[in-house]
Amino acid sequence: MREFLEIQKQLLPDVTETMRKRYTILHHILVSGLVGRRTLAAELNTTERILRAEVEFLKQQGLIEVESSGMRISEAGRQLLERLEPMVKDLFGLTDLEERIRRHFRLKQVVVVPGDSDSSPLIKKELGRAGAAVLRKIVTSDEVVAVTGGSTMAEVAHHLSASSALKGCWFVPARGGLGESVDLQANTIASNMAKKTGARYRLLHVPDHLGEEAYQTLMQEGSIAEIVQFIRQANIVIHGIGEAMVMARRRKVDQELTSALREDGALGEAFGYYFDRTGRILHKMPMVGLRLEDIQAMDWVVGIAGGRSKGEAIAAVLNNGHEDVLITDEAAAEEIVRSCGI
Amino acid sequence: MREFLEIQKQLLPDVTETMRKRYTILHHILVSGLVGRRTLAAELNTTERILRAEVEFLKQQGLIEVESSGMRISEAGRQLLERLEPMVKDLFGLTDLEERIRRHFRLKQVVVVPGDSDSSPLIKKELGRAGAAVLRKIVTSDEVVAVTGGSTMAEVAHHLSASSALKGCWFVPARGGLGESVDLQANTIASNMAKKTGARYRLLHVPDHLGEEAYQTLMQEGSIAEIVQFIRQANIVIHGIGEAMVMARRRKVDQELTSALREDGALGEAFGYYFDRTGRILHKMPMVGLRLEDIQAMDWVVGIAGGRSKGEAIAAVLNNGHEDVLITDEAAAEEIVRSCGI
DNA sequence: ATCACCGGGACAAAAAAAGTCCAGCGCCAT
DNA sequence: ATGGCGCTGGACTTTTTTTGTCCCGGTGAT
Repeated sequence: MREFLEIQKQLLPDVTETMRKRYTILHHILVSGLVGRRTLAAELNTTERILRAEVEFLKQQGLIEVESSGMRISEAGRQLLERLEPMVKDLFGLTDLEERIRRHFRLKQVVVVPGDSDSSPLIKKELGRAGAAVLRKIVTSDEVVAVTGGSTMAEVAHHLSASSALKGCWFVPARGGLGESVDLQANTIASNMAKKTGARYRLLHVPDHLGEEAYQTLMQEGSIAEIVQFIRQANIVIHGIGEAMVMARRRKVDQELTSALREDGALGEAFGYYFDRTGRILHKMPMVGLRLEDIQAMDWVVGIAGGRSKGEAIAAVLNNGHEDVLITDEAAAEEIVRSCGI
Repeated sequence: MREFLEIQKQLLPDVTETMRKRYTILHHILVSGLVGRRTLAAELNTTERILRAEVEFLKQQGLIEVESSGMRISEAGRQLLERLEPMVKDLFGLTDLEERIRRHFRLKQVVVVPGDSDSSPLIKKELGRAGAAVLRKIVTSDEVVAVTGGSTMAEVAHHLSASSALKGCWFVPARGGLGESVDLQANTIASNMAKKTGARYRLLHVPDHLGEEAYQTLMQEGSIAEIVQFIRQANIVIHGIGEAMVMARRRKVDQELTSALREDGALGEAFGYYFDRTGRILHKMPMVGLRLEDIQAMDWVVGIAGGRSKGEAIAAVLNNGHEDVLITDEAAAEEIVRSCGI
């Protein structure tokens, strides 16, 4: 059943939305007893005309009865609701999570895929698929798309495919840094995405762990400065989100800083910035590329991460307020809702 | 799962159709390997533009990859088909049955509800719901709708509800005859339908088992002749279908005729006519009302019956060739397909 | 080199959905 | 009894989406 819903969503993505709408209307009519079109439209805050179309449909299906005094649910409608009730959670659970998270953090879009990336690698693949779909949708024409590294981003790359919309754009790494295994570096992922989609790419080869001095020197260097400039044209960034302490360890951050982060309550990490639970920035890694102000100015900041263990980290990053789209999985979404008391 | 599909069909009736269409396209692409838009459109006999919209959708979903040399299935698409395969039967089994029966008997529409009316009274209710929905759809304006008796027709009546389209029409019994229990008589059902929908009705009170002489006398009688004339204006008839021998027994047909019917291989019965497996008429009950030629001339002859035991009876009636719409259940549909070797 | 077939851009025509307004009806409180 | 209110459903316009149609430039087999 669950699996069927998944498949159906791929073949008819807005079926859930429509079912939810009709279910909501029907349910409202049930609890209202007898209710008028305008009243109902106001309650569901939709327009009268749209509701009218729905009502006509429901009447056609014999699920409601409509008299001159208003409309009420029919016996068939009541039975349908009763039979649907146990499935509602499966059906709308995720939509519901999506909507709550979207509202709370004022995002443009939230996608929640079912499952827990921590428990099964299949779910991470599903995250990748969802990420690729979102990317396909938001990229309009020749734009610059900045990406970060990480295993989830690698999955996104894997699920991209040739597409005319994406063909004209550029993939670039959001920030320098070669710390991770080469498959998961931002550079690798940007180039993979470009190869998959037939787009172009530019890379930024800058080592991690630069001292301040070396950093300045590097930025003076023409070719680096030029590409950093190019990267800052990006209007779309799609990035992973990590757990602060896990990332610190993986990046071999020194003992002192690690302790400081821990004490300050660092939870989330994204493109080299560390956030506490309120979204405050605790530390930024010295890396060239996009700065937070560049990111804040963008139209499409897409965060993607899943797994129950990452829930709080994601919430921390979201609380900073620069994100526009979140793609996550059910377990992480539940954790976000729980930890923020949404 | 099965139940969910049922409910979903009520809330989004054309979801199955769309899924089927997309599944078919995807499947065709899979087996074709690399195929062009126009070729594919021809294979699926749809227009190029429509296929194009679908292809664009599938591309958007990342289920196919499209290059300038044609389109092929993507990895995600292949996986989707693989996961969908075991559900296809559930999903399309009924649609498939509907389509096969519709073609074989050249009907306008076939509706198959899942289950077997013989085994559960719920299925008969479902048949009633489907019948009511069909009726709502085909009745346009002030028309005369002729109905017959029977428990299934009673269910149809039960599922009708007030509706502006139906309000202007008349319900009449298709033929006279009071043989059955009063709840299941055509007269009762016509009046119930009228009450449910806010329509008007006229009844025909004529006893069964009329001798030829009495029959002629009755027809001379002004009021009867007038109403029979009225009934013959009907352009829509919705009727049950019975098993010949069961009906003969219920109607207390005399021993001689019963034997004759049995020997001639009577299988189906509808509005007082008995049919053998080829659709030939073996006998007609002497009843006033619609004649077969009236029925043949109508635009909408809707037969409704379910239960595995009725399969052959339904096939017999369909073979006569006067039907336009069939509403049945899964078990009967399977039986029809089996017995006619469709 | 040729040719048949490919995707996709462009645009008009047609159809569907949505916005808007209001007539007519029944109910309810006065 | 009656006036006001909220109801549905019809009518019409505007907007959006879908569909039909044509064609261009590219690709790959021959």
